[in-house]
Amino acid sequence: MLTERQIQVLKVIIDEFIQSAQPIGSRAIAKKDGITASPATIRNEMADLEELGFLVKTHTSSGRVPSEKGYRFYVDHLLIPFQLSSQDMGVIQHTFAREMLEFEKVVQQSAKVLSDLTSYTSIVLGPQVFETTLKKIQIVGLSDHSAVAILVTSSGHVEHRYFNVPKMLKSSDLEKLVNILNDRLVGVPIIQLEQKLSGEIAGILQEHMSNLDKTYAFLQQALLEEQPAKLYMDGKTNMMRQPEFNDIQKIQSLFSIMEQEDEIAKLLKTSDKGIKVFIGHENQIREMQDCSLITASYSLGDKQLGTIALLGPTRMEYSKVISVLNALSVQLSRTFDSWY
Amino acid sequence: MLTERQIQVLKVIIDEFIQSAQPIGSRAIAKKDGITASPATIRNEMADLEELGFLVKTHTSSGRVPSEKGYRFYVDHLLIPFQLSSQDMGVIQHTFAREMLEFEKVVQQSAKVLSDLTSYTSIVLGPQVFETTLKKIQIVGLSDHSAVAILVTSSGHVEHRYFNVPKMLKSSDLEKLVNILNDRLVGVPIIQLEQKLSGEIAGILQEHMSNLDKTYAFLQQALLEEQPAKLYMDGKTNMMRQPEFNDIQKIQSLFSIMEQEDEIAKLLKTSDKGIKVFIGHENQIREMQDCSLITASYSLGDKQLGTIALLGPTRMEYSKVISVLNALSVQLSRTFDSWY
DNA sequence: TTTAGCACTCAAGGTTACAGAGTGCTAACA
DNA sequence: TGTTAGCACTCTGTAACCTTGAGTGCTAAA
Repeated sequence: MLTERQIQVLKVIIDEFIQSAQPIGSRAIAKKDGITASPATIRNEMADLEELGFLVKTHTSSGRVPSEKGYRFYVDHLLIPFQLSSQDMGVIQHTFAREMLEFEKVVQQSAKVLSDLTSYTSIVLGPQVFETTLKKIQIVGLSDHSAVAILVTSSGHVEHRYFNVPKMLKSSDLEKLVNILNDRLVGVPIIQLEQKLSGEIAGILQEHMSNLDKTYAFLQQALLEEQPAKLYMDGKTNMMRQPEFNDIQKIQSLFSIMEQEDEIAKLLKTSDKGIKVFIGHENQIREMQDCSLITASYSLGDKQLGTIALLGPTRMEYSKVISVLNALSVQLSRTFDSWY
Repeated sequence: MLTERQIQVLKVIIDEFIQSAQPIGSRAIAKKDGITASPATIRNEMADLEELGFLVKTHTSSGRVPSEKGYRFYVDHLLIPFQLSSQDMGVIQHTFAREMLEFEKVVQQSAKVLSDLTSYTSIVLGPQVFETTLKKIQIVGLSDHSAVAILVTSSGHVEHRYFNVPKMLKSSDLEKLVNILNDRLVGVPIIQLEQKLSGEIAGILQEHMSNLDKTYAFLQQALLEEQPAKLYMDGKTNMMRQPEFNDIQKIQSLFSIMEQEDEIAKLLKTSDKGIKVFIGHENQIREMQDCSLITASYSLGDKQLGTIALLGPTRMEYSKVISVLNALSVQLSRTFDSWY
């Protein structure tokens, strides 16, 4: 569809624009290595590329700027694998060399590295518990009417939920309850907890003890309550350094949406394996339609755990960002695998 | 030191400037209720107030703007108690009416209410564990070389720390360890854990078992590791709506410092009881020297638990902010008290 | 001590002029 | 037929200039 030369011109324009954020003129392109045609010829090609929707002008006599369609073509067909500098690789290695025992810390550090290496905003969705099994459950009474249930999963995740207990309940009853739960639930995938709790276990409990009904209802409610996935973002302020966001209005609307972590989390949850690129209006969230979002996933074994992503202006260093995400995705998966 | 009329003029200027963010001229002041003097007289007073350091001009022929010294005087002597609107009170009531069982949720909601009611940025330092005692300790092995220790405090706080265990350790030994720890440590104030762990307990363990040494060292390290206090901020983007921050540079430096939560936490930790106002350069952090920070504390019984604060431009609605902080501080303390 | 009057200052906004970058089109060229 | 040089045209950004309006400081009178 596009001629060889058109592709060449398009690539030069996007590469240059990613660096300079300025519209690119025909003269500048003609000077580039690999380009033999004269400015006039380039102008003709540019007019064609504009007609095809790959380029736009900011005003009648300005140079050209890539359109979203242009970026899409660039990402799909023109991307050359980016070799991370040994310095950048060093930063990653160094970060993961420190012994870290916690998911949280690892994930948080990843967000930091991502934004540091790219100067964009990183978003990391913490590991989901879906795929793990229950390792231990413990209940600790706090007062005569409240208690906390603590769950430890096979992946080492610790969660706790508070719930009410009726005043008349004896602590020995609570102990009995914990024992039954541990007997029956250890090893059960977290995702099956709901089913087990309301089926099997409920029956057993009814046999053994009468006054536990109410407690059990509260506990069940606490355990099944959907916990929002942990979200880590880093380098938000990097966005302010991008020339496309030197407008308070834009910054504000972008930051407003970034404060709504649940929205962002929803966005990243749906991502599946591999690298995904969302350019401008391909983003569901309106406030992000001047931006591109690139997501990747990390896993434990073959189970997908979570998502890492980078948000930047549509004029993004796609090539580098994808490499960094790749490297980090591998590194994260490797780290988690080494734990088990 | 200041005449009655000077005080009157100063108050009008600050009140007006807080509303309009524009320099105030003598004519505007003369028109105000309660002011009988003519613009010329006011001008003389203003010149005096400027000489005394309470006012500044933005340029030779502009109206006057309060200086930090002016705000300080205003806060110390001119503040009239602000009556929260019943609507605002309603928002607070309503937020706390919903049953909440967790410190985290309550504290997070508080941050939200604070920023919603004031249109500034709220900062809430989560409850510190210093004053609480240990209620329960539990250790769960995760793999053959790692485990997680879970602590529950008397205030219902749950914390967990990961640590290494030598491979040769039997799980029965771990159990023994937990039992000893629970026997000896339950009821001990968290703040005394360090002492107990390295003194008394270390001795007992040495008697009972030999191969626990290494595990114990790791556990001790994990437990004593200083956990950063949880910090909740809300309404950061409110700052962008303030006219004094319609400059990307300023916004950026402010947001950069707000991302450094450890710095902020350090700042709030030092606060003691009652409301404290830090105006402009009274703030330790350079990037905040265009801002004022107002802090208050909340408590459980007579033990101070944490800090709530509001960050805004020096041109802040001091009166309202202080009322809101007061109301919330009371509400928070009341909520926590009701739990125990 | 207060006030009216007046000259003076400064910021902000609008207008004009101009240079620079870049385009599209035409006509000549290979 | 594709490529290129030349040229008129368009638009942006910046600087210089002017005008307006708000506000001051000072002086002299009340």
